[in-house]
Amino acid sequence: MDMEKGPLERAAAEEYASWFKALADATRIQIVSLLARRRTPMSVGEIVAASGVGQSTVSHHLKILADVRFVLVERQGTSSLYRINEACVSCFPTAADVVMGNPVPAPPTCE
Amino acid sequence: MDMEKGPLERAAAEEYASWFKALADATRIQIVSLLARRRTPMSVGEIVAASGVGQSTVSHHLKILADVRFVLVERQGTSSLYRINEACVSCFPTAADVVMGNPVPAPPTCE
DNA sequence: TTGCTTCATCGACTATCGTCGATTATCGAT
DNA sequence: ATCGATAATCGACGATAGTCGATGAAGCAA
Repeated sequence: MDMEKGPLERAAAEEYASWFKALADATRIQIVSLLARRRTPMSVGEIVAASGVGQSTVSHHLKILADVRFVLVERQGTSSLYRINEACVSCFPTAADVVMGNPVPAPPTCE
Repeated sequence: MDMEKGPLERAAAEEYASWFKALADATRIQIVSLLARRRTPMSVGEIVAASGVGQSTVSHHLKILADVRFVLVERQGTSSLYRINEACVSCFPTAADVVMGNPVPAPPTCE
């Protein structure tokens, strides 16, 4: 394998970036930390009430977080219950992973 | 202290986000990993040659990384030598930090 | 069925971001 | 002082992303 020349392959760099992009927004950070505080799943309405942004905006961010498997959804009746994905939290790449050229964790791509 | 109601304070969320934003771009990931591979400082010209994007673009990204203290600069003659900041790499927040509401590391704000 | 509630999706607007080419500033050497 | 090399800054462009209001879709109850 050619790992001597140049930087990371572009593809690997993009995959890494897609991880960090998921947490590169203040609203998403709030949503994630909110879901973590309440250990129990939350409906979209609850998240909207607690986060102070519009319902469509929350839905949008939840979709982004769900695409990366950072949160998990479970439809219950007329409402969607979201909870954070502990497994995804622990496999989230660190800066050291990037710097050491470790293989990129899988979840973001397995959408 | 009020840590029961609502999500993270907006300010803390923004500081967290500013960390992740720094690595939320494939080109910056490449630059960082490139600087880490070569243990020795690199000039902008070398980084340009290895990263395949324009000189002004590289300079722009280096500035972003330097603002967050992720890389350190040292002017030497007519060229600027960049190297990664190991200290900043190790204090880079993890997803677990966000989820557990840990205090945001300092460097990004100390610009 | 008709309503009501909850959420996802759509369309539009704005702001931010990444990229480039060109210009400017700084340093060294002649 | 002038020239050449290196890198930072500027201005502009296109693309992406965050937000909102409005609309649409799915479920439940009457």
